[in-house]
Amino acid sequence: MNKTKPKYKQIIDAAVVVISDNGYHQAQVSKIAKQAGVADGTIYLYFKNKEDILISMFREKMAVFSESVQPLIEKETKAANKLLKLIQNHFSILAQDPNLAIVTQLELRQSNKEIRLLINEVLKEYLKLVDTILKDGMETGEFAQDLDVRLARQMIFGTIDETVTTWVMNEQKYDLEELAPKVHQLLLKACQS
Amino acid sequence: MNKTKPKYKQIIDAAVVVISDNGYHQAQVSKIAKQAGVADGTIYLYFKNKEDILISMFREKMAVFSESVQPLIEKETKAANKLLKLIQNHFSILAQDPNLAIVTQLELRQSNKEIRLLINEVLKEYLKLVDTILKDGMETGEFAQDLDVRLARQMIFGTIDETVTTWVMNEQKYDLEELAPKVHQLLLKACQS
Amino acid sequence: MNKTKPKYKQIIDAAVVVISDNGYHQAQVSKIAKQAGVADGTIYLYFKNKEDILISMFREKMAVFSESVQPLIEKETKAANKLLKLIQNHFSILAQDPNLAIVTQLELRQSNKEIRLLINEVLKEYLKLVDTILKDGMETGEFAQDLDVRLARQMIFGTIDETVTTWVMNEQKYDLEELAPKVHQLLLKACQS
Amino acid sequence: MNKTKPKYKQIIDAAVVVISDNGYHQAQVSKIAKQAGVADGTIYLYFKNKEDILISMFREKMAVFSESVQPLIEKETKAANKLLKLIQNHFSILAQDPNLAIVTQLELRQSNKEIRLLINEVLKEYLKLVDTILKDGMETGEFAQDLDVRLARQMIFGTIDETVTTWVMNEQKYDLEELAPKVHQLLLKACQS
DNA sequence: TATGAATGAGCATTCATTCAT
DNA sequence: GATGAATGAATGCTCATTCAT
Repeated sequence: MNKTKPKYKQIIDAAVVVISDNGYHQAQVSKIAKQAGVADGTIYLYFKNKEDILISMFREKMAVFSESVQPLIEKETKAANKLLKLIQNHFSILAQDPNLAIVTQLELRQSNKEIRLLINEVLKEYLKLVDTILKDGMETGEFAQDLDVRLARQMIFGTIDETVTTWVMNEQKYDLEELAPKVHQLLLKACQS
Repeated sequence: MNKTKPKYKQIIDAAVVVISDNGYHQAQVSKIAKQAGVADGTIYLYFKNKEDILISMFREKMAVFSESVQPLIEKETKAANKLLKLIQNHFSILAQDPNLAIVTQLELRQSNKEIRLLINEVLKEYLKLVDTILKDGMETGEFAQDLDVRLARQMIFGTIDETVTTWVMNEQKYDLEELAPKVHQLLLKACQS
Repeated sequence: MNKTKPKYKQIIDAAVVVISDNGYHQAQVSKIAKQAGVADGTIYLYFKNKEDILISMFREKMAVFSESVQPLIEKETKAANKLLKLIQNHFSILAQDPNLAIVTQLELRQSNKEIRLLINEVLKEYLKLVDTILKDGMETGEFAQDLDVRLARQMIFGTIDETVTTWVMNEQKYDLEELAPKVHQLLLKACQS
Repeated sequence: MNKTKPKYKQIIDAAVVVISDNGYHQAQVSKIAKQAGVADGTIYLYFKNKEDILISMFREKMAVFSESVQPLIEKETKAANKLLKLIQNHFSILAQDPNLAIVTQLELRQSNKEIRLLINEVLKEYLKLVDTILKDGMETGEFAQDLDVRLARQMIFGTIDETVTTWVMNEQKYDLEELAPKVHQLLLKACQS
């Protein structure tokens, strides 16, 4: 329990740990409170309800993906390199936080449709980044002129997501980050003209 | 209720309808029993527990994917065409059964980790088909010699899955089947040498 | 636990005992179930929710008041005697069931406004009987021609209710039934011309 | 918020408004504090607990009934007129303060048995006034010599209370004060010899 | 085989009260 | 005196599963 952290941060971090350790359906509010070192009632001073904890958690963590990759992308001029950075960054964040990986790839998907729809809203910001890279590449001629951006985005995100999920399901026993160049190469070939 | 159908088939079909209509978390055993036209207790003469209904349902339906695509693939000689047939078949089955699409892409994913791990076991059979196509293509020189089969398979399945999920989330309001050629083209480029 | 009684009767009787013994706010569903000799869940096979138990209880018990007094009233020709019978019957039922008296006069009044409004609906049937007696008396000339039926009814019910409540609050330590003639005499004088 | 008022008065008035507006069960201490313009904790500098607020509120308001009716009664020589003044005063106070009427007739009755027993203690002072009027009337020969004072008092209070409650339940949509003479006439006839 | 009444474990949330500042 | 953030006990209801018939 880190007393210097604001409570809402403490609670979100506690939720990641508890969900990762116990699974989505065994992550009771009281467990999260205990892990966060606060009383059950305190949770409700910072979150509207349990659902709100999950959405907030996803929002906070997803922001990390977007915010950390943004400067990396800006440094690159070639769309191909931007795409590589995005993949590397995505794999890197999850590889460095095994609990988060479990939560996002396995546990949070058990939430009900309403939560998942809200999560998708949060995701959209990240997917816009992918779209930007694709459009950049098409403008510079790196990527095929007739590329269907929506389909290509679905391919890129679907591939990244499937790769990470498989890795998590295999108990993270191989190195995810070193797959990045190969995944990148595959996706790049699909996009190039 | 078709009296000629064996009860376990009746129950599985009832489960698809009930889950699709009510959502995973509102698909109580009693609802499934009612829809199947049997008593609650009867369910337990054919299935070990509720989980068993879901796994069996997935196994039955997944078998349709594998069995229907098998002859189509055998007719084709080129790996590229085999891949096209697989994508077309996949999209076609789901486009023709909106309930099934909702259940496999949205509802069943809310099941707990244990069920999803079992579902993944069932999926493996289907993924082996993809592997076969990839290896065929590599042998004939259609596909890159250094293709990482596991990654390519994750890309192919991830892309197909993401495409279908997006289509279901958009309430199936555009034509999924006509996306097949474009998705095929993207994936093909990624695999080709 | 009387196995011959239908369960819903068992549960209602259990509710009267539990509320009387523990008070309205300490009458948990689990206590009622235990007292009725059934599982918690069984309650919900017979009642929609806790509120429904209370309303049903009141309806059942109020029906006893109306149904038991009806034949007594019909036997009498004079309105004055009808009124006496109603008061005697009212006091008699409550005097013979101390638990019921506590529940109706003290505990059930702690229920929320919604329940109390529903209870009032049930009461209306009983109050109609009072109105009938009053109108009878006015027709036969026993009662004043200018009697305001609504006010007279409020006086009669208000007096009966206050008398019973005071008796319950004094822990039922004097004889309620022997007050009937005196209460009757008071109310009669107010109604007579 | 009137800064000149002592805080405990502020809090009691806030309680009346909050209970009237939100209902007994939605009248949280924090809402009362907010309405009174003080912090939650401040409540506990002036009241032992929430129950104490309610009792104090009832005591304060009940005192108004007794104190306002006392001089009116003293002016009258005839017991009949004293009774009329008491009824008129009772109706008048509640008709002029709709919030108070709601709180005393509907909301406060949802409080638990303990609170209601304490409230009854407070009421006794007021009921003694009724007793005094009755005894006066008996001494002067206005009222029947064999009048049972306790029963007559219960009739008077029961009738007044039921009349007001019915009026509040009917959303105060008719004129309560103009009912006073008729209620008076009814009760008078019951008491007269 | 088939039934369906009965079971009972499990959990998010509220709110009166406290106490360090 | 005044504050308000933090506390933590307490409970109605659902639904997968059983088992006597």
